[in-house]
Amino acid sequence: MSVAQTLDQRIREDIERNIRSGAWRPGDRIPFEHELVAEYGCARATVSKALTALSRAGLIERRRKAGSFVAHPHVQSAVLDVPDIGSVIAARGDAYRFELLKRGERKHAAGDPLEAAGAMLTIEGVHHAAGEPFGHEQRLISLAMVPQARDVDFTAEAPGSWLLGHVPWSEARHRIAAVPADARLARLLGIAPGTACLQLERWTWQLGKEVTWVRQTFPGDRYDLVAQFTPQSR
Amino acid sequence: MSVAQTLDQRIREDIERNIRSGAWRPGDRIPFEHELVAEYGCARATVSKALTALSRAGLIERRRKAGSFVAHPHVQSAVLDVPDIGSVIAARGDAYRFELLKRGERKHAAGDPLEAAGAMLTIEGVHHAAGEPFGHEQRLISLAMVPQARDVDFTAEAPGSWLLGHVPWSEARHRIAAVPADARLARLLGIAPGTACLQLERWTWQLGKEVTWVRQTFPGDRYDLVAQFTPQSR
DNA sequence: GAGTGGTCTAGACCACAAA
DNA sequence: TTGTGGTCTAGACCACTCC
Repeated sequence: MSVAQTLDQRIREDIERNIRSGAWRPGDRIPFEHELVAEYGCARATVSKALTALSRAGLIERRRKAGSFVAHPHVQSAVLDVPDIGSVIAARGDAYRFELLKRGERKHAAGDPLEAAGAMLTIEGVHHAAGEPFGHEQRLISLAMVPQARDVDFTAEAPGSWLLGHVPWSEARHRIAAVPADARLARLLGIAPGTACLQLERWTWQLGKEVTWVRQTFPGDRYDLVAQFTPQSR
Repeated sequence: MSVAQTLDQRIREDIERNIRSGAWRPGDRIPFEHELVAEYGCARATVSKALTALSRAGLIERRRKAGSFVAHPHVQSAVLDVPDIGSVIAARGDAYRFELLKRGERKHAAGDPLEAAGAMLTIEGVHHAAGEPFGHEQRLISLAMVPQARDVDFTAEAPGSWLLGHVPWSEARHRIAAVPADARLARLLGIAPGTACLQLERWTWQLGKEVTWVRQTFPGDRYDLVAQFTPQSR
């Protein structure tokens, strides 16, 4: 199953799994570096590399003389999030529906936004709010990471919503741009070609491995993104 | 500035300075690891740590057998950061200029995006990259919070750059949308009316008090926003 | 084949905070 | 004072890729 992996990545993922599973709670001390060195039979620099990465990711906090501890999640800063579009629309008081346009399965191809996936599920659909098109979605799901997605009926539940409920993610990346609607998109969304649209691409990882990529496109007057944050010090 | 600095940080900053200043252009090969080892008289692991950090930050690209190269920057910046547009453009290797269109001072008015400010500085200008318009900026600065802004020459330094260097901030909020360019904006940026543009509004606070508001508008094909993040618990 | 970066080892000294 | 993490050294082997 697991392909070639560096030792520091393996240590990092082992610890990350313990934290995300809840086995290690916020505030718990994780093993000392020298204990991990003994456990993995490796050099201290290798353990330190893994812990440094976890610290930079905000999962642990390291204190001299005391050890390393599972970080208390930040309470204050509402930053970016992976939203469930259905919930957003429902919260607005509109009826929500996901229209599945295409569903397929294929091998990874050169130029795919997911880099290292084997077989992939491809999904295209349109989100509707109050009976009107709200946004378009093109998605890839790694079947190596999420084999159970093969058996899901995405006419009943939007893929984003299903993934949020069934697959944990540990890291995500957004790319946001403004694009004009091309002819096909304009027809699907019921807007004029060239209309300014907000395009959101999102890559999602679980323990360092790609889970899904999605490109969502919304007419500019129907969707805003908001982020509130504090300066980064790390 | 800080005196205590680790060697790998110093190496990293030296290289970063060479890139941002334009001394090393995108595509240029930077010194091999063994050359940097000789230059700094340190171990290869220390050089490698610095280069790994630069690679993760997207400033360089490393290729086996070939060496490390100054990355061709995507024009993108993080959603969770307050970027200095001048630095972003300089990092891309283009000449940067801020064109001040209007500057004024007035009392707070109803409907202003800054709510509780008294006297405010109003600034409008255009960011230029390589001699071409890159983005438009409309800004308000609270003179109650930043009285020294009265005496700054914003034809010499863009207001965003000056503020980042002189006024600390403790909280910021972004609102991102896609909008079509209106006639005036299209003229200022040299684009067709209706062109899809990325519009970024940012409110910045210091210790709970509003410092500045800015609305920046970029043609959609010239600017991306990127955010990388991990889940928030609850 | 040759030379690069990627990773790792088995030490070392230091700064700092906890005991 | 003690033990932890932070940084660094001087090697090593490997994988990849350019020649």
